[in-house]
Amino acid sequence: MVWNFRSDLPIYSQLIEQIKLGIVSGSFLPGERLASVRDMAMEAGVNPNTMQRALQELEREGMVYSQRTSGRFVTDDMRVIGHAKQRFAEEQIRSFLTAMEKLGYTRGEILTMLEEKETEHDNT
Amino acid sequence: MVWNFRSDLPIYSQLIEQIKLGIVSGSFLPGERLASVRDMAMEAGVNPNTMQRALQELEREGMVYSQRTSGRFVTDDMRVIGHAKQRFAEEQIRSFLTAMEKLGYTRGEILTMLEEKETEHDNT
Amino acid sequence: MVWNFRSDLPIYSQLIEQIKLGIVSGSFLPGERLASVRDMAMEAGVNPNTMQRALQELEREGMVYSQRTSGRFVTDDMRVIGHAKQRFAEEQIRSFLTAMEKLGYTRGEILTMLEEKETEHDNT
Amino acid sequence: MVWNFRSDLPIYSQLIEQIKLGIVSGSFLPGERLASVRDMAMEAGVNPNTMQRALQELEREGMVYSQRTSGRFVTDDMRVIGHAKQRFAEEQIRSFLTAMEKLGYTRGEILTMLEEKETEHDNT
DNA sequence: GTGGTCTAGACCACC
DNA sequence: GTGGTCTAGACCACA
Repeated sequence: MVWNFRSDLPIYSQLIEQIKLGIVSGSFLPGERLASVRDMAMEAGVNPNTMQRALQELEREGMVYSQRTSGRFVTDDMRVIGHAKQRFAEEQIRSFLTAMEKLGYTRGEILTMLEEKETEHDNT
Repeated sequence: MVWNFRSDLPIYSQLIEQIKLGIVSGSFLPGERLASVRDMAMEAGVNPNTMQRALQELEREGMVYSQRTSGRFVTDDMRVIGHAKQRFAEEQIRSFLTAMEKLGYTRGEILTMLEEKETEHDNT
Repeated sequence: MVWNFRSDLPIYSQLIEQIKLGIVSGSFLPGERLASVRDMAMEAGVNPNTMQRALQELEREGMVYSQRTSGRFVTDDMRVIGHAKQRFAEEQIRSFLTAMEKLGYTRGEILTMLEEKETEHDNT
Repeated sequence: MVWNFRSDLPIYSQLIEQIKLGIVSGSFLPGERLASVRDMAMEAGVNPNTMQRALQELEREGMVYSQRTSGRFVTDDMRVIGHAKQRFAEEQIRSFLTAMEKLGYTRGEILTMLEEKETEHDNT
């Protein structure tokens, strides 16, 4: 996993997003055991408490669960993962449309460009 | 202008991108005079040399031009701005599609979701 | 407010319960401003971080809300307070019945004793 | 036996309450021999003098009796145990009603909620 | 070893 | 001043 932090967002919330993305995109498999808090913190270059906070939030959201002595695991509830995936997708769409409109493209133009792009890809 | 830098990319190239985005999105108007290198650097919180390097690159690309005595100006060549805008749009589309595919959506699904989103907006 | 901590429960969760009790029982009024995190922590004799954690959890539950620069306030949403009150009551009932049964009283006996107690009070 | 002490009450009186509760609830059987003062103190994590004081008080109340050579025993006088049990029950009822009234419930509401709770249990 | 809790103390943005 | 974030380092229960 590649860790990359922006300076304008709390690290812990970026950890949450990136781990969640890892789960919904399959980098972390359902039911898979995660590295220990300390190891993940070291790998990401953050304090264990910060990583702990991110993981606890993910636990609250049902994305991971912890077993006291044996570690933390990715949820195997595909519905939870599916919902998270959908929320990610909606956010992608939202920010994409916003950026394109900021560039001055109308919604119609955006859709047209995407369909052409799709067609290009079909031809590839 | 809001400046925001990632730690994994050279500052100067991020400056180039953000200023260019400012020009194509209309934050900087065609022909408009830019603030001095020193002022822009201070506002962005970067070293003047770094800002200078970014502006020189933008000059090379024809996005801005300088008049020795009176300062730097945004180009008024709409073709140059248009091309830059198009390249931004293509990059947006490319990274959007990449992110969505990483989430596991097929191109068909992506297109469908976008059309639905467009429809939602039509109804708003 | 009197702070009293048991050793078998995390302090932060006891803080949550006691503050919540203060809100539902009217010690803290709806919309009232709370003391600062630091002051509440000092008063309770705990670390500011621990108090912060408790207040953040209460915020997640909608019992309080924070305004960045001016402090934290008790919610004025009476429904939220009402629900919390009801949950407290149910917990009281549950633990009361458990304790009485542990003493060997049947549910019928418990109910009878309470009705007599009620009557005593009516006569007072 | 699980020992749990609050910081706002003398340890010895809490010892008295908890041992008495153990007797009336059957954790200690009538006539049963108790462990030595030293062992009970160690198990509870208190000073032997403190445990000694608690046991002497229990002896004064007739809950336990000591035989000089063979140790201390739980009383086998069921009337004594019964009275203690009744006092515990009254205390439970008193503190339960106090807590519920502090939450703002009237005596009538409390009784209604308890009857409903009883009914729920009947259905279980 | 694991997760979990707590403290002490720092720095930040906001106003 | 306020809340918020982060780090460093300690201790605990569990098994």
